[in-house]
Amino acid sequence: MGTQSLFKALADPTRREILRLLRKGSMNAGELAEAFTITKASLSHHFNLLKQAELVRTERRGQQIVYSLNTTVLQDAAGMLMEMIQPEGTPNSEELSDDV
Amino acid sequence: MGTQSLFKALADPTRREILRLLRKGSMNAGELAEAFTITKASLSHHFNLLKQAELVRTERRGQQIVYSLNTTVLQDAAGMLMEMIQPEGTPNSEELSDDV
DNA sequence: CTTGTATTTAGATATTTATCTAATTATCTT
DNA sequence: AAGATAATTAGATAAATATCTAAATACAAG
Repeated sequence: MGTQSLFKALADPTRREILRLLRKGSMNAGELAEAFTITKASLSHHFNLLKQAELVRTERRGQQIVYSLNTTVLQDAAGMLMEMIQPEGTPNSEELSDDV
Repeated sequence: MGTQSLFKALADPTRREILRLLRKGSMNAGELAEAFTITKASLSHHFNLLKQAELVRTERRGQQIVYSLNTTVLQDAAGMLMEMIQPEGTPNSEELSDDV
């Protein structure tokens, strides 16, 4: 929900690792938990922040909750970083001119 | 200095705004300070984190300290986000196979 | 060499955050 | 319905962070 929650979510190494694990496909909370040493409760907290940032989507499948990557939001984040270098919007005359 | 300091640096809205301001060219600490309501001391703290992450470079010019954007590191960050979607490296057999 | 200006550093504080254990909710299975 | 399993929520705590005021450093200019 917004730029701030997005970058906050990306600031934690555990959460970035969760996203990397989801690259190859959906995983449920238990499967994800196997990749970490922290408790499932702590992981659940991370899942919440990732959900708030809409970096992951969830779907209940019986007893399990399946997490999958929302690639669109990751792309948006990458785009925002690139825009911090040079704006995408209407270029001004200096930027357009061919001569030095 | 590392992926962690990079994403941590990007997690704060004030720091992202500093980077945006530097898009169009170098600015000294005082000029940057005019764009914010927080104290110069607090801003200096943000400058430190941006320097640690190598997102900005500094150069003393008389009494002033001039900050400029290190676009390479921002590009790297964007690249890392894109790699979280699909790996750049050698694809494995599953990913390559045409059949389901 | 003293005074003024620009910036950073030091030290303190309030808030946020990551983590844990224990309890709760939701679902499945018998 | 009862028990087992998967996951989340609640509540507590320690560590990290953003901010402030006050002091220190670096340079410039008289």
